[in-house]
Amino acid sequence: MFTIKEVQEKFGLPASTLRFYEKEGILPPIGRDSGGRRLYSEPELEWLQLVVALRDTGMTMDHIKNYVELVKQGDETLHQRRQILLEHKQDVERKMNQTLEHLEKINRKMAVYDLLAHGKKDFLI
Amino acid sequence: MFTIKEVQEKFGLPASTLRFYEKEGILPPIGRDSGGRRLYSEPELEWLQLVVALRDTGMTMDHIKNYVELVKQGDETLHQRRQILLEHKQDVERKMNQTLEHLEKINRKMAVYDLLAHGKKDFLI
DNA sequence: TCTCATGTTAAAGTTAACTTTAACGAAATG
DNA sequence: CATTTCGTTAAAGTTAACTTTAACATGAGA
Repeated sequence: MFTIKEVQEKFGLPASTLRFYEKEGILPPIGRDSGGRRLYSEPELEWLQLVVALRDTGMTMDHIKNYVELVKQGDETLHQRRQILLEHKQDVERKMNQTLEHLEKINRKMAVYDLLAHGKKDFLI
Repeated sequence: MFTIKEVQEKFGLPASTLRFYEKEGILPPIGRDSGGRRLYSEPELEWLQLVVALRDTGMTMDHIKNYVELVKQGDETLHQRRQILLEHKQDVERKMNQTLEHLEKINRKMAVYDLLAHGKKDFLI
């Protein structure tokens, strides 16, 4: 069991964000201690890990919320959930390829700068 | 020379965004025809291409603007500009590695769904 | 027992990056 | 010549994803 501060440190997410996610239904309702303070347990941290993976790969919070709704509906939605993950994965892969092309563009620009730095202005095509 | 509509189609960027970028100084002031309408020429499109590459790889508009300021200052800032591109590139590469790790997480989740789908619940560790 | 760190909530505020609107001008088309 | 179509500006509006604030509660240490 972990306090909100511990989870904040483990995940590098501000406590305010953790509360926000719970309020929005992106995390399940977290258990509390006698004083009403949140205590996170393992399955909730597992869950948070997947949320972070989806978020950091560009899934919107709205879509994550939709996915969470399916999780709440139980095993009948397994196939649908797999499909969502698959499509998101393909999406991420497309974006990564785009990024690689953009990096090429940036590399070429750097190469131009290198040529200019060595006073080779005249040899540019 | 290209009208704003042509650039919009070439780049998939709304005309409003092109005007916005110019207003913000992210694009240089674009030439106009007799009627005051924008006419984009090759170097401006080249420039737009780099802006899009930087933006789509996660550079903020503020940082792009800073970079543009350096370009405007001429060749004395060549080294600084190269450095900015280099650091950005390294940043993008770090993020791509993070993304690959996140994809692994998503893959593992999909594998779990596959096991569950085939009723192999009992064989999960 | 005092006080200080840590937690709680609901509600309001912030920020980036556009997008929309309103009011208008120019130009191509039937 | 009338009417769409395409363009212009400045200013206001939008959206996502938090973050901050205010007002209060709890529990540990001096």
